[in-house]
Amino acid sequence: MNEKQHDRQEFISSKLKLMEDRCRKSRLSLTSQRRAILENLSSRTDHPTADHIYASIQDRMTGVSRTTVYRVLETFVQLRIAQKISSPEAKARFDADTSRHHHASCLSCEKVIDIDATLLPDVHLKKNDIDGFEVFDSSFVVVGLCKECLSTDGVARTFKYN
Amino acid sequence: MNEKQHDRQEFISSKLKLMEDRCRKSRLSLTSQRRAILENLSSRTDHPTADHIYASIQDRMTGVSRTTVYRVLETFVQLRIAQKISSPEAKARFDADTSRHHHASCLSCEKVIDIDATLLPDVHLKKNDIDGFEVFDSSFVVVGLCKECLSTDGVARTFKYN
DNA sequence: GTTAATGCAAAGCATTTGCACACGT
DNA sequence: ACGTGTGCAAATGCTTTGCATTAAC
Repeated sequence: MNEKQHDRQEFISSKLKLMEDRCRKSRLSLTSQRRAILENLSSRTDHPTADHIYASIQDRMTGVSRTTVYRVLETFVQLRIAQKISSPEAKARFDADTSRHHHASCLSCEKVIDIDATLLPDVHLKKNDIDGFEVFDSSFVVVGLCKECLSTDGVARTFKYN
Repeated sequence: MNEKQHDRQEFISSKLKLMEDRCRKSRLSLTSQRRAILENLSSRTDHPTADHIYASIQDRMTGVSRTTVYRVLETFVQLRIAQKISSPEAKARFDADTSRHHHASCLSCEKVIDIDATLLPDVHLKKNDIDGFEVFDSSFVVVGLCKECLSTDGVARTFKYN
């Protein structure tokens, strides 16, 4: 196992531990479905939709329904184990990485890629900066075209300035 | 008419002019529906969904269908007269203000409010910062709770840390 | 045993598409 | 006239809900 894979394993198991703590604290059951969904989400870096997770879990474990995936993800967001990320498409995407970082969405293939937090300035908003708004999280969202889509002429042209 | 209202009128008519130019350049028809939708969108600062606009237009002008609202808004985005804004909900929101500024989304009432561009540092991403990604636009997305929802105890509690 | 979670099927929104008719140029 | 845009109705996609069953504590 190389270093990256090892780090990922570490991340997954720390996430599972975190979930167990938070669930116990809130008196929520530790179900096999919750474990399977969190394990799947934290093993990926592609910011899946609920349906992506559903599809990917079906391969390994039958008996997790689509409904449960939606409900469990919502629970994770409430427990702050995962986050819903902002993107211009009309679809919810999830990320097990709740640390501060940013995202770039491709307008053509809808891929969402991570942007390292250190590439952008650290921003601190105070409550009165935005009319009494209480900030839970803030991040940069970049929209544009990814390398792969840019190299596909036809697709890119559709999105160029008219 | 006070100064703010006057500025808004100015904004609306400059938007309409811009649309006429862009449509002529791209050989698109100047229909009454396009004018009505753009007029509605640019008169508001609440970042409406397609359906908000549909509902609001129905009051003043019958005979604009929901389908047309969706289609016309998509055209405006392509012509860069309006933008789709990023938010954590699974719904598309539109903004006639295509100048650089940022947004704060309330997790409780789903309101989206503007954040002045000058409150946050100006960020310049170069193509190679994000693995060949071509940036069309980038902005900060802040999520949290707005002043009004914070003052409603029950609602706010749901979103507090467990 | 009690409370909470899941699965199913159905409903509910948000959005898109195909096709015939109407409108802008 | 010609091509594009619109309206309708139906389809599709994403997400939520009600209720009976099952699993966790």
